[in-house]
Amino acid sequence: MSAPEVPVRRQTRQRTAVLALLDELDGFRTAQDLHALLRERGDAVGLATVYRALQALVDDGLVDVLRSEDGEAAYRRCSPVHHHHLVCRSCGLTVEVADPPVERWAARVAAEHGFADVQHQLEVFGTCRSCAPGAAAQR
Amino acid sequence: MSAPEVPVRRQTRQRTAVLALLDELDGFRTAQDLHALLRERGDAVGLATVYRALQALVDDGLVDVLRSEDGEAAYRRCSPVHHHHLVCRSCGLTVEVADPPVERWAARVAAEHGFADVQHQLEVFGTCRSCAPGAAAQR
DNA sequence: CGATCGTGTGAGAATGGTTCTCATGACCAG
DNA sequence: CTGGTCATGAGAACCATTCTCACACGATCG
Repeated sequence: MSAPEVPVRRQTRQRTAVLALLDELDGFRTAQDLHALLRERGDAVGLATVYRALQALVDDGLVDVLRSEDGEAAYRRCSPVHHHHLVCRSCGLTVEVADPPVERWAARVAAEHGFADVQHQLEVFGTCRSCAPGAAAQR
Repeated sequence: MSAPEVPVRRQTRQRTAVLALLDELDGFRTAQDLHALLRERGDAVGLATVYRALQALVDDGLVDVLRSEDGEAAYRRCSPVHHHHLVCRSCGLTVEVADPPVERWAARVAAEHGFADVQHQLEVFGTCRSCAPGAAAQR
């Protein structure tokens, strides 16, 4: 086996803009949203480039991906340590949370059933205080 | 408030075939897979109908949906009680598992952060014994 | 048993997110 | 400064899913 042969990652205006935008936001956003936001702020970037930049960031572990209920991918700047998410399904507000017990539970259950190379995925969805019905009669 | 106005659910050859097929399989399958399987077995059903039947089954709580990493939806006949899944990412084999602690944890964490109307989603992915590398030098 | 109403079906078109293509532009090492 | 390589962008291609709409069929009632 030879070198992994990973291309050099260049720093460009576009990639910088995508990461900077993600740093300002505190919730999960779709690639389409991010593209529109960049366009609004005048920092125009091609849609394909937004997708490529996000993919690179995910590969580098700087960004987390999440699939919404309709299959659309949403991205968020996250800490590199393992964690789960508490997401507001209305405004996207997200809190990173840890749950050590579930880590052990997942490993144990997987082992009991003969599963190896285990990963788990745990997300909690709810309505945050600002979006709670009653704060403003929405609908 | 009047009656929910849910249309009567008819029993047709196509819906019966979809549910019967799901009953025979023990892993998550995409709508496309199910459509192809039905076609192979001669029980031809239109693709749109497969989607509609699956949606109806999900609404009735007879089938669970899961989004694969690339956003494709996968369906499986599941028990109606709340549970999580241990899924083989190679063959799709799935085991239903329960984890009472995580239920309480999710509720507590959500409450701490002022989130209401909480749901959670927990899936464990791994490689089952039959698919383990070494059982057969695949690929 | 047979008419009737309303739901289900299917082929193909439409939708929409994501990826690919490829000619052109921009990093950055030397 | 210059070259080679990687990045960009506009649009096409892709593909899962949904929609459209004319027609078929299930259930119910007479």
